[in-house]
Amino acid sequence: MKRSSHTRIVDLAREAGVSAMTVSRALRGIDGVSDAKRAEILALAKERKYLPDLSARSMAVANSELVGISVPTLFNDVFADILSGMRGTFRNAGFSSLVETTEYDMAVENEWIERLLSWRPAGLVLTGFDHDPRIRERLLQATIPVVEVWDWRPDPIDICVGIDHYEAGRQLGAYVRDLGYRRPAFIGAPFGRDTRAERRLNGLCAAFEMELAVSRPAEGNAFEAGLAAGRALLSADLSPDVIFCLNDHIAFGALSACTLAGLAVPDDIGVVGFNGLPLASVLPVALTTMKTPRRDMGIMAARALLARRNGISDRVVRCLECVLVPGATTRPQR
Amino acid sequence: MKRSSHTRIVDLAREAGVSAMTVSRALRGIDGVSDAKRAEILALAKERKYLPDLSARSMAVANSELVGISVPTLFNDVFADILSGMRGTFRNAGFSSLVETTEYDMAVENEWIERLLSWRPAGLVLTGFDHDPRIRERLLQATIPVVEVWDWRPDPIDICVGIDHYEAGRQLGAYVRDLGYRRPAFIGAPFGRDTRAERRLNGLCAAFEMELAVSRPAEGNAFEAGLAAGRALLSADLSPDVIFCLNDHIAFGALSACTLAGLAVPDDIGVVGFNGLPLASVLPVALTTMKTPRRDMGIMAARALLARRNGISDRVVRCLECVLVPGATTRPQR
DNA sequence: CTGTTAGCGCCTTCAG
DNA sequence: CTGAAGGCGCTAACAG
Repeated sequence: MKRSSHTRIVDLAREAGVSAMTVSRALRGIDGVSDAKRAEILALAKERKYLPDLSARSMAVANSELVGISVPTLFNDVFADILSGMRGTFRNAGFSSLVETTEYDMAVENEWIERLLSWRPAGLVLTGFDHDPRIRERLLQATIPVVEVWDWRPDPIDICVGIDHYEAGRQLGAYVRDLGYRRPAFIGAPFGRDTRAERRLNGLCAAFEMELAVSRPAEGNAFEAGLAAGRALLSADLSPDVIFCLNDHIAFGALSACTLAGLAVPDDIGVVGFNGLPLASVLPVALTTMKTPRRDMGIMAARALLARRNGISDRVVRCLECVLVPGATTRPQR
Repeated sequence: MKRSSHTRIVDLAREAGVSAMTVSRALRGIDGVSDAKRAEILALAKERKYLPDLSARSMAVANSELVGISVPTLFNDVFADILSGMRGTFRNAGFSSLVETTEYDMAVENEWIERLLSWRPAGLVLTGFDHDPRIRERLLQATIPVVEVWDWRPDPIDICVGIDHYEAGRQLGAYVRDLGYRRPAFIGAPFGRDTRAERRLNGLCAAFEMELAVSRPAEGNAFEAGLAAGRALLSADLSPDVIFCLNDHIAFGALSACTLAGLAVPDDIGVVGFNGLPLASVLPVALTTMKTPRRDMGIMAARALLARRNGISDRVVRCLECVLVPGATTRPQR
């Protein structure tokens, strides 16, 4: 009188003439079963296509083998890279990941976190630090490890593995300033929601000791946004000598804008990206950019979470280094 | 004597002086609770930060509000688009999605499907038709809806929403052939694993009534692959007059290869992409390509799955149309 | 090495 | 409109 069509442990137990516990132990590779019985049980399980019911297991052990991961968007190789590193690590450890995209919307993230917590996950990974204060409060009290990635701050909810965006901006700015550029401009986030980009901008301002002219594309695809914003900057009467971009995709759009405006890069104007994506290598001119350690970040974040879950490690707060990539879209001035 | 720190239904019940069932009904918005009690219970639940335990619910109702989605990779806006449409639809229906990437590896997919089924999901979405025969067999017997997306065939496991890649290739080929091109070449999949691209190639061959010269980049990033494969084609002595590419990213790389080889596009050679991604619009020259209905595909796939789960609909097999995007990377010959 | 007992939190079913 | 009983499949804890 089975309700579902699935084979259960008791079914195997009955058929093998042992108790359910013995089957459970055999299946999980736990000590306390004779080799003969174990082999027999495993064979039977395979034959009957036994699949454990993970919900039932979750209930019995009061926590699941699920980790929740929230990223702003999947239309961005940055997050694809981070996810790639993270998920591989989780998968190898036997965890499945529930991925959600927030579209840079806090309300979406809130809702998702609620729902996710209902699955009693083993841990939680969030992108950045822009969370609803109430959610933050709640997570501070939670008993599961929480990792914040991509951004860096000394006071995370729990664990943090990221980069210092202000410092990355400052370093990139200093390099370009030292090339002799004097009239920098900046293309910001299409949606004005990306606070990491803002901090990079602050770093740039610090390096140049001035406020940069900023263009913020309304919205839409990154390439198109870069194109539009680039045009806007060039048609205003600021005549920038270098355009910093939120990221490499935007930089590509900006590059197109320059070309279309009849400006040669780097002869007439400089263009600078951020992230060091593979895209940069096939651009007409190799992009000056800052390479971010995305994959490693994902791997480290996942490891830190797992370690904490296993009680091995304490809180981890890591700030990773970026690598300057001097390209051909900038050159010494004068 | 609570094991976890979570508030449970019985906790609320005790505090409200009612039975657990009444709380359960109130929380789920089910008839059979007086308005007064319901309001009181809801307020209490909020105050106590009650979160349902989804594993427990899954067990009780013998299926979860989880759907599994498998895509080859996240480094591709095609799948990001499909996912975007799909997940939005699932989310609105109250489902969480467990997304996995297979990296075009069948073994990975197999393992994932096993694991996923252990969560007793409400449904399953797979990309394409290249599954392990045993898995296919197993899913055919499964009682949950299974959707195959992106590709199209008359005999799916269950539901199918995709495009006819052969036909898309044929149409694109016919258009270019009619422009007067006579020496077409093709850049294929970096990993040789993408059977959809192969069928598009077959369609191209049909349109030109000949075998196309083919270059298959070894592996790596799409842009770089396109660049390398483009170079290979140009340095061989086939002197193609048009290069068809697996997708738009590859086409961008190929475009760079042409430029670097001193060939002007479209004057000296034509380049054709596939997918109609936003990238195409900021390329130096607008790309001739075929626009695929990715987002809609995701939405329709999700809807079909949900409808089937609710017993509303029968099997759905849909073949969507692509839209030819004539660009400036090709032009009438002679 | 093996089995028994009890319970995870929720929901279905059936009785009031 | 409300409640009591029982079970989903699994595993911890405790016997033998």
